[in-house]
Amino acid sequence: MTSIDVARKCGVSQSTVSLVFSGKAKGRISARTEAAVRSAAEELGYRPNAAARALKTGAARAIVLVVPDITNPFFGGLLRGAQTAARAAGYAVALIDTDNDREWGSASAEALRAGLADGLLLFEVDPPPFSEGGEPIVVIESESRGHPSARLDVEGGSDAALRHLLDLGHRRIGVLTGPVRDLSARARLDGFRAALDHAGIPVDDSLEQRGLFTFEDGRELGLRLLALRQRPTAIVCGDDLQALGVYEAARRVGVRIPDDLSVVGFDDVDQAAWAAPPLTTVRQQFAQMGATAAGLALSLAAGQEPTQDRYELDTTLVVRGSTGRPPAGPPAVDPTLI
Amino acid sequence: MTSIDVARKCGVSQSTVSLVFSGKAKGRISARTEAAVRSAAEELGYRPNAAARALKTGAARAIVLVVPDITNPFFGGLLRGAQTAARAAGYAVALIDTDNDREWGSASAEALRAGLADGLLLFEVDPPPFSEGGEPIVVIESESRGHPSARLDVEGGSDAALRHLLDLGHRRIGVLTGPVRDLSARARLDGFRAALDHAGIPVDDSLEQRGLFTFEDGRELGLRLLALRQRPTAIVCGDDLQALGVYEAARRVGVRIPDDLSVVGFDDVDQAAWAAPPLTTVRQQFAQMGATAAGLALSLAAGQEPTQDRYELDTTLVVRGSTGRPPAGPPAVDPTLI
DNA sequence: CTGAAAGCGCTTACAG
DNA sequence: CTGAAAGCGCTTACAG
Repeated sequence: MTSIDVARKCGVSQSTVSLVFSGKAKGRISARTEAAVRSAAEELGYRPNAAARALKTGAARAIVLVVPDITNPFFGGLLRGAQTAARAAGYAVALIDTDNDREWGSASAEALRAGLADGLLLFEVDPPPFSEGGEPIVVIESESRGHPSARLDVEGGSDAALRHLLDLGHRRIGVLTGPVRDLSARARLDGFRAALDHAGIPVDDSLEQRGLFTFEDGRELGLRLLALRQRPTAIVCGDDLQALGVYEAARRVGVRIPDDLSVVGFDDVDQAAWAAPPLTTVRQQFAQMGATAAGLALSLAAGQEPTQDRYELDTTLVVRGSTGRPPAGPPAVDPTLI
Repeated sequence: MTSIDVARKCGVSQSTVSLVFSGKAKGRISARTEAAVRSAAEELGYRPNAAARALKTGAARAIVLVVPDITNPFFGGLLRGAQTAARAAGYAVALIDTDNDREWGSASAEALRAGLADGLLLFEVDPPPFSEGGEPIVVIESESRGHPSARLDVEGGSDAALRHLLDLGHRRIGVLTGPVRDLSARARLDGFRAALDHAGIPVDDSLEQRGLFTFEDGRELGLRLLALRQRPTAIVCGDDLQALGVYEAARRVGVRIPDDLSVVGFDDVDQAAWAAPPLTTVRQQFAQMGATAAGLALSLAAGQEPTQDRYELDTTLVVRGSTGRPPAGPPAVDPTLI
């Protein structure tokens, strides 16, 4: 079932059919002819072959987004944002989940690339080495190696989170962070350290724990921190899932939040507000971020010179019920009264 | 940069290059020639054009999975399962999130289809009308209209959930369910009703609430149920997110789980075990489900006659801390707390 | 073990 | 307003 069959069926040429289906009929094909073509196509069950179109035009009208863990709602939001932007431009976005495997993500993205996607949005995945002359690659929240990029002001967020805790009187603050290789993890850590440094508090290595951005790792690392002889009075986390894991760790060892322990998350996924107590966290505009990255890739794919090829979005600290004064300090504040 | 350039560079024909890159060199191309081709390609930065290959071979080596809400961890698991199965066969799986818009999902899937994907996995999305002669469509957990399908034994799960509550002594049981159009929502409801019927308990329409499978709707519908003059002593939910929403509703009105109210979820997403108290829920094998659906699509795409084109996976009730005996006295609620 | 040639199904100047 | 023809970059019999 090809455009030739349709053309034959209603006695027109293949070009006419093509014009109708590529939306270029306006002013070139008579309304009657167009209607005839469409009804013949419908009758035959014809649909244009996208691979042929992509081969001929050099554009697949699709971009692919590669993320490490779609199970983390952060990336769901990112995808939504990217899809909204792409959709408006008539593009589809396909998602690849690498399950935290940087190598595979790169290989798979590569496979999808040449000819099948017009752009690539990479989150914490090693960019393929063949950047030159290929489809545009936009790097999200990680090392860009010369690729255009979109990131969040992670350092600003970490700094705000830490200052909030310092203002409340905390001095012994635990830090959970992500994989060493992740730029976003390093940036979060840098922000924490800078704020500590600024407040003249020496960095205590035993209070820094590293793991994946998951609930499970948050729980394990949290348990480790709570088992220290000199327990922290507050913990800042690499992301909200880790923070929720710390909630679980606290529950297990009978530590109350925020009375005995303050907890700060990162991202502000939906679950942060649902938690009991609601989680104080650094809000990242992830949908906005997805839209920005997709827009950048789209304009690059269209051959436009973007006005800007390096974006940074603001973050804000959202104070909820999981933070309060440290237990040893002045009288505790009842969080339900905030 | 095409295979012809590579061929020219190392003095072989285009066919030789093609054979090397399609993995058919074994026994046809000498090791020396293959090495020469590969190094020339690397030097030139050549990658085979996937659109051309797809056009020629009629296979894109990719399938697409369409889901209503990737933010729901259920679908993350489904994707993971599908990806694992597809990957083993050398296929990529791309995900489309419809954001609960059935129409758009169908349109988008359609766009990605012809020639760009070898199969389509649809979850609660209207299958495109042109089924005949196109790429295989596997329908997950919804009305199949003749398409091969994979589903979970939802009725069995609902039945088990309800029996569990009945065994504990509950008689006034609230039911949260999903959109009317969703077959999976209807199946869950049917299971609940059947169990109620079987126990000789008349169905009380005021105890049935309908909404999306989200935390927010769970909270709102839960609040409504808890505001009833004759409050239910237990609530079974359409999915875990709704159940977590009910937790929040209960917290708001000062109802304790499981002492004052038993709650049962559906799916067993990670968050169910993390909740406080851990959620009793119906475990669905969603990763398995994704793998099954992908495998079905793959074998269909390969032109094989599958041994079975209708799969149903078991569900099991996982009893955790959110269910217990109904409270002794008549339930009371303080309306001022709502 | 390697090469010449046809063709997958479109789009797009170009001619009329 | 419509048609004939070339060509996008591969793969695959077929011939040698």
